[in-house]
Amino acid sequence: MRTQTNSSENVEMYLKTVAELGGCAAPVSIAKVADRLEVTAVSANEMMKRLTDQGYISRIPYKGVELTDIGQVAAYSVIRRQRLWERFIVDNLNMSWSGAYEVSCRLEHATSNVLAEALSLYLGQPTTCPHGHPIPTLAGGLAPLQGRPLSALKKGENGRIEAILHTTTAIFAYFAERNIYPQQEIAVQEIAPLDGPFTIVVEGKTTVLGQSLADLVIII
Amino acid sequence: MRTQTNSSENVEMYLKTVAELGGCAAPVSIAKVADRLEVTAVSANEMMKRLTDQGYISRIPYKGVELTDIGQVAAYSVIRRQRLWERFIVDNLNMSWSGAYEVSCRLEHATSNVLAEALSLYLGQPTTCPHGHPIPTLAGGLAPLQGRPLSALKKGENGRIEAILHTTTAIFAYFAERNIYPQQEIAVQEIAPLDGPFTIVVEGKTTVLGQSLADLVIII
DNA sequence: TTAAAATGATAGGATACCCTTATATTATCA
DNA sequence: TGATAATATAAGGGTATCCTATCATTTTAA
Repeated sequence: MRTQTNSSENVEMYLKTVAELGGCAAPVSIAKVADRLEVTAVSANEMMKRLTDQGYISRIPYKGVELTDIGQVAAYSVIRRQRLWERFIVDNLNMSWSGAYEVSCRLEHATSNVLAEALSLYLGQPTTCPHGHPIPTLAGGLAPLQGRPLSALKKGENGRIEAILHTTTAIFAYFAERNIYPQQEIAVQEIAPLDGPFTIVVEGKTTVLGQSLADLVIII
Repeated sequence: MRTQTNSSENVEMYLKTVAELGGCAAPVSIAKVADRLEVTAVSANEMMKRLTDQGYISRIPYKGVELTDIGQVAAYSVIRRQRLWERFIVDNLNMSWSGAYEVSCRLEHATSNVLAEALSLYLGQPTTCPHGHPIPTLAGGLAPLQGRPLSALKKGENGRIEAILHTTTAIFAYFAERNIYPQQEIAVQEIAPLDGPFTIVVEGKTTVLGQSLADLVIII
């Protein structure tokens, strides 16, 4: 009955998550992966064992997991498919920018490489997703994200939003309501002491962002 | 981890198949469903038991299964999602007409109703899929397919192809190579005795189709 | 350096699918 | 009507994924 040509949906979700958490460069804690996927640490550990057996990741006990070469290829393929769908959902279907990640997250697993390439062509071979992240190339390359978090800016500095890091639909919506999304010009008006809230201005709108939200906004 | 709002992929496949085999109007043999889904009769029986418990179908032992009202709503929803994707795949992505069913069959399960409606709007609210079948409406209606099979035509008759009934990608491709797809004008040149092969002409191309292939082509 | 926190491993279950083999029941047709 | 074909059920397994609970090990931080 299955016509599955890629790995299973679950395997893809784990690989993508490891990649998103930086598992191409440095070990990622299994607990973080579990957290993000909303499963228990035990479940994540079991899966990591399976993924290790299948050669997708290498584990360094008590340190975390890293993607192997084939793991990275698989993960980038998933990310490419997702980000292409995000573009379509936002640019063509005019669906909400905040919900695009969630919607595309279902489609990505149902997308063959042939379909992904047809979609890419249709979209004009975009290079970034609506949240500002680079789309991995067909060849498997992924341009690093430029810029630094808003939380690293000083009072009076300004810049352009390059990307919004991965978060929940609710928080994406919170950003969207305040005009905080890629390509917007932003200025830091005030920073409370002790990394306290950042008062910023975007399109004339003043917003106060806490430290953890400010970490999610990448400025260039 | 699951963000599943619809029924599971498998449940959707079973419901869709029952509907495609006519389960909205008359009992459909479980063996036929099993055959189409390429599972054993035992597996299909087990699933039918589950679907009955969940209120999607009613079974008449040794006769077959029929969709209940909620089963029909669910099935038509799946079919709508699939046919909308088929349109996109063929019309926008320029992917092959023959493979569209298979490709869309994966996407349909990853598509929420909200996404389906955005897609429908984007496509200009199409009413038929590329194989000529009506797309169920949002309200759950499904216009019956008009016409009669090519196999019912007499020598010398002609008509327009309305639809191609469900078949494999390979057979869809066989039809496509011979210009046999919806909206084409067709003329029956010769019918061999005993329901024997049908010699037809489409766009100046002469083709000989056996009885079972001729059954799949709906003429109006 | 030791206690707390984080991490990993093991055992025991659950569910939703799938399978084969065997047996029982019903339908159909000669 | 009786044999064959179709259908249904039962028994026994398999896999992938999830869970809780417990215990063991390692890291980290006071």
